Amino acid sequence: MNKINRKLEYALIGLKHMRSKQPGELTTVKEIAATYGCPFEATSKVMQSLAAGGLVRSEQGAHGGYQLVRDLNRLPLYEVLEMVVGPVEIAKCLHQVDGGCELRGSCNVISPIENLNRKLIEFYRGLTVGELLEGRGFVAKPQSLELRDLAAHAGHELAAVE
Amino acid sequence: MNKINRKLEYALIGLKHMRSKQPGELTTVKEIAATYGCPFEATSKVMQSLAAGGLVRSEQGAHGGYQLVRDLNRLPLYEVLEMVVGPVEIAKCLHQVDGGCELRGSCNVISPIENLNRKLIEFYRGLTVGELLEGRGFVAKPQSLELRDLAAHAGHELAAVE
DNA sequence: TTTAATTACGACTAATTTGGTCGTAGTTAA
DNA sequence: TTAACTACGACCAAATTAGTCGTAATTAAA
Ligand code: SF4
Ligand code: SF4
Repeated sequence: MNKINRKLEYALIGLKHMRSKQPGELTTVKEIAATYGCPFEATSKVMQSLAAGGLVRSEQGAHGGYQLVRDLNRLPLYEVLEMVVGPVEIAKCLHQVDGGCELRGSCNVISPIENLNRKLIEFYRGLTVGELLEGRGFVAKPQSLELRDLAAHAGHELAAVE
Repeated sequence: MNKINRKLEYALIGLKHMRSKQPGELTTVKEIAATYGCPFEATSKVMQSLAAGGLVRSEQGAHGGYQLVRDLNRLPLYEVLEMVVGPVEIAKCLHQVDGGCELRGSCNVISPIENLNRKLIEFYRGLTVGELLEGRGFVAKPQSLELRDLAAHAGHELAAVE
């Protein structure tokens, strides 16, 4: 439940791998697939999406490969999501390319859903890939105490933070 | 892509419907299904999950039904999610009850994924159902979690602009 | 005490989405 | 020419999600 798309994982795996390369140094899909065990073709497609999105540059032919062309610290996760799985549209009635939802017209939560969609996009836009990749462990946020209170009030434990 | 679970929508539909009832007034699944066109059985199951989670109380038998027993303004969306689709675990390696992920061991993004998982949970915990349901159009400046919590602790309700 | 309206719930099927593979073509250095 | 790559559409397989069915339990009212 609540799983993210596998493509996003392959994208992050590749991005993290490429991040440690010298500028100009290329990375092949074969290399990524061999190093991390992810399926070649699937990973290849993901890299192609990233290339289409301008996040990486591809060089074809023998000794070809990919290289990062953007600063991951300034790259919102939302953009990666968009490149590999498309825009965040959490319900059928938002952008009804496929006919939309049959409940539309009687539905009472369209606005709330639009609301949530917008907030989620905000969330993903406010989170950089660099931040995600290097942040090991817990980052103390000014929100922590309040969250703790809220969670406690709701009768939940806070997840243990390493 | 990026769709949320349909169960969550049915939950929100039901919750929003019940919110306008008087205390003690019951709502039947039949009523919800008829009003909004959602499938009876599916909606029924969702309501049962909400009842199991203590969000609503059920009354059985003829003239039975459900009623809200918690203040939606203090209810993090995360709890509803948990009740209807289980805990937020965005990747297979986070809850290895089902064997986990085959990439584990060679994977270089486990920490980042754990990170994202935690941030998403924070996001859903910091968003109340009331907040979500109220805003029809745009909320110009979403009130910060800190302020909301201060208000809650001070015993004030959120301004329910309807 | 019967009936009708309701919740409760497990098992099942259908539909959709996701994940992964294959085949083939294009590009380029050696 | 060949080998090592990227590019990409079509396809198949697996997993998840969505919805249905059958049946039981509960309760108010006839
Ligand atoms: S919000 Fe209402 S109309 Fe839009 S998809 Fe969900 S149920 Fe259908
Ligand atoms: S983070 Fe790595 S190990 Fe965990 S599920 Fe994703 S790919 Fe598998």
